[in-house]
Amino acid sequence: MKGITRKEEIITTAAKLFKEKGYSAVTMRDLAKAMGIKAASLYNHINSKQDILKAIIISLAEEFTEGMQLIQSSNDSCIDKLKKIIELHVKISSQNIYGMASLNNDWMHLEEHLKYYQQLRDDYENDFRDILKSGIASGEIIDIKPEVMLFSILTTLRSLYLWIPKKEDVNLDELSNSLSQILIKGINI
Amino acid sequence: MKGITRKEEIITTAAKLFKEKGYSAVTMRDLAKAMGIKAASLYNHINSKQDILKAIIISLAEEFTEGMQLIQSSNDSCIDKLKKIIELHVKISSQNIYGMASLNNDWMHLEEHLKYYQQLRDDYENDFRDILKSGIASGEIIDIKPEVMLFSILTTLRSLYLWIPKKEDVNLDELSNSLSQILIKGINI
DNA sequence: TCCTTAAACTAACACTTGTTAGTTAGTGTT
DNA sequence: AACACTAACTAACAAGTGTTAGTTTAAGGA
Repeated sequence: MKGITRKEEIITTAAKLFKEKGYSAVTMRDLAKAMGIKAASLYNHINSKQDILKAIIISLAEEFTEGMQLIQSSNDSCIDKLKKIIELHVKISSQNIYGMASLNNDWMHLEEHLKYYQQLRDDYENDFRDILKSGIASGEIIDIKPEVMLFSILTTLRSLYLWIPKKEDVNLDELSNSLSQILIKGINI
Repeated sequence: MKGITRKEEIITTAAKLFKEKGYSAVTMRDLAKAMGIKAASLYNHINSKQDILKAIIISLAEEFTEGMQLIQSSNDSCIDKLKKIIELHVKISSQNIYGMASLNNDWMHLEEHLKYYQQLRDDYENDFRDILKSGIASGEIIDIKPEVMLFSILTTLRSLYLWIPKKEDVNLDELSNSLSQILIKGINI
């Protein structure tokens, strides 16, 4: 009736715990206690611990993939594409603070779906790199090794989940703008 | 005779495994197998699994603290201090690729030494923030929320351990310079 | 040769892990 | 009244967990 199933509640709670201790350190009994039930009862709603991790990570990874495809196929300039990527990360991260922790730190425990995840991530990085390269080619972006730029920007964006909750005034548009300015124009006067 | 004790070998091997799977997912039997011995034999050299983690993380954290204190007490301009911080991270990260993974991802499992670690980290971030703030005050650095700048730069530097091993031509001076340019002057033309 | 030390071993312990089986209680539907 | 569904429960299992105790083996110094 509430539109949120018990299964979704469990997955959300699990993501919260995973963020604090990591997938491996969270036991099904920890999760059950956080839900106020016994460990065995979890299995009325989910198939396995592994399945919870998959549900958290894969849906997020696919969300990023879809966002990147939209940006890539637009007619924006490279700098504008970059700004849209920053907005994409701010949006998804702020809506999935806990899930982003698993995406960043626990993907290696995706046993069956590991390859698929890695494919999505590699594709995403390649698309990102291509945008930077064509920006360099067109003279929009400074001609430094695109690998270092990619690393610097993407790492910052991937860690947003750690910092967004610390800001009391979470004005997301303002955060996107500040980030765009800092990542693109630097901090020099 | 070799200058490297068996204990140090174990800690180095552990750090390597911790980087790939995380502290909690690595068992003493995994570690023993990687060393070519039985799990019980590890205890001739180390006191506990926990102690291995502490040895990895605390020494690294203290290295950063010492580096920051040197930079802080110098007479350099804020931008030059920033460049030195970047060099500090590149140097320590390249020399401790595996340990940096634990420092970043497994610090929450430092049971007894958790508070001490958190103190070191908080102090480091405060010193870093102060440098940015005085750079803003003196007009060296653009007047955007220092919190977002700190986040962006520090996150990039903390993740260096993930990217340095991917570069075949690990010219560390060149990497420091590229990073300084990107982080300080941005990527815009 | 005797003693010490480093570094491995086997065997076992108490506890924790994810998971399954079978059951029960409440709620709504036919 | 009979049924099905949801969601909890107790009890248990097989495997794996960190760790301890006690023993063995090889090398070097006295």
